[in-house]
Amino acid sequence: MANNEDQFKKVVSHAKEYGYIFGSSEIYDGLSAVYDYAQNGVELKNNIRDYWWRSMVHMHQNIVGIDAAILMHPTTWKASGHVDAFNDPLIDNKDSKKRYRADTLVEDYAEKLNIKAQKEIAKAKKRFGEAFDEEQFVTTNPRVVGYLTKKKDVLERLARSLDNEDLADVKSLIEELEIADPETGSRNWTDVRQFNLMFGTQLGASAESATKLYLRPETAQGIFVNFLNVQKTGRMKIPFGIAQTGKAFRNEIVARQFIFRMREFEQMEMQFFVRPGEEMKWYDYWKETRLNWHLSLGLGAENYRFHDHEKLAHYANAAADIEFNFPFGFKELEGIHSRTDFDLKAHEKYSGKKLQFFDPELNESYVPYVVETSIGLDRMFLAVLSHSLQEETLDDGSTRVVLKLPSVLAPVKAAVLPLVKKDGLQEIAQKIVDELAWDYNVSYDEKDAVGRRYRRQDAAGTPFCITVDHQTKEDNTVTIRDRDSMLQERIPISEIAGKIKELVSVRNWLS
RNA sequence: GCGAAAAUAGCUCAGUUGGUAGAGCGCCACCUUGCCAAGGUGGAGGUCGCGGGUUCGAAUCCCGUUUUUCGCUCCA
Repeated sequence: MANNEDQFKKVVSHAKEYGYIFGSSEIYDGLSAVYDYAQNGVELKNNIRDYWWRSMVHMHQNIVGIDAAILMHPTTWKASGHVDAFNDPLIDNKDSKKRYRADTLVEDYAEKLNIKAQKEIAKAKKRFGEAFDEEQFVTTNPRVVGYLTKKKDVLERLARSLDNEDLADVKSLIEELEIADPETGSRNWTDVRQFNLMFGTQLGASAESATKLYLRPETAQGIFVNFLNVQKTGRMKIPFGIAQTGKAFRNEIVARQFIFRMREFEQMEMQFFVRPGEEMKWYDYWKETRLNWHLSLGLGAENYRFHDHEKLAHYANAAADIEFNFPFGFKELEGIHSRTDFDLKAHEKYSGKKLQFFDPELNESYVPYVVETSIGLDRMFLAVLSHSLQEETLDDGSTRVVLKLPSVLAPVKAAVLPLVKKDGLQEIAQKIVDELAWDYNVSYDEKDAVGRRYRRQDAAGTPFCITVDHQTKEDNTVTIRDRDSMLQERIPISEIAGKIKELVSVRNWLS
């Protein structure tokens, strides 16, 4: 455990030192759980996104991509359930340190009153037998009337306070009713606080006329609301998919573990629309397909596992996570969910528009079922980075720090190094850089001894080093050194581009 | 959000019972070397996270605050 913690610290500081991740607004002490991608980080992130996009969109003839806006019509989030589900008044017990939903505490109290009333009724029923007039009893028995009236008053006051966003009154209510922590009996409560997991903002520059909007808490809804547009204009036939990458925002109560859980994060999602009844077949298909995508990067099959959800969200009838072995343990990296027709039906209801597909084979229209694959780009970035950072002991007993990024994802594909800073080697190296730059992100380094430059490139994650030496001047050959094996091969300058292509092409990695 | 720990140069860290800051690596310039880091000379870079307080004097003691890490909780 201490080792893993250590490894995680090394990943974080390496990410900064080598220009992958910086804390946001660092000169102002930073902003909690917000991070910036630096010069190498943005390249790696773009490469991961591209690797995903090409495998999902370009390699599937029945999947197309979109890029929906972050701002959406506010009703979207009512339909999706986020306005209700992401908006809770919470209260903490100062003694037990437990947190509860304040409205649930009050509702539970009201339910207890109801139970008491029902008990009275049951007792009376037993006593009076056949002659018992329940309706009359409920309206006349002082105890029952008392319980039920109080229940009604409590719930009404709760509803009124929540509607008015009067959280102080919810607290007063809890205090007046002497509601105690259900586990410990303590009545030492904090104030009630509203936790809205969605970031609010407004459309319109003047405060009076502005419309309250949310930054999207997930990208999926941008796909659902465009379902029919894409289906019609793309002449898509079920089964088909719509893919999208983009930022989403959540006011996480606890945002932690570096870029694993951020307030602003990027998702790579694909919603696959299928015939009702066929969703489990596709669910299994996508579980397997997505796992294979991960395995193609060679981070080790033992570092992945499925976690099948027992408890399902309201919209799903099957759900699994692909978990990765992060330095802090196996954690969710990607989710594959069978979302049923929940989302499209909800949007039909709220928009009044039909979101259906006419299936010529069945000769009928239906709301398609949806199988979703949703991966966190930042989490994928962290998985790749943390797994790639290694410290090796070499044969001579010395150690080297090497960032063994999959070369298809590496920010810089090759560094071109003149062996010495004279004899015209620099000019030759520069020419090679200029040529390769058309197709690859390459760098040039002439400072320090070449051995030290190799190590510097190892730590930065550059998979290949091309060295120009004195022999280059005679026969136009260079050496190309592999980061992981440290082995060198001599090849003609004219073959460098082809060699790099072979080693970093998406085709060779994916297939 | 609660509890605990931490914050000193780009990175990793020293800094004694309070006496106005150091090392290694890295970075920059020059010299030297030239195929697997750590040769020489010179140099840049820190209001010790921020704000208050105690004190003649605070990196050091106290309070607050921000950020990070760990545990709990919450969420998916």
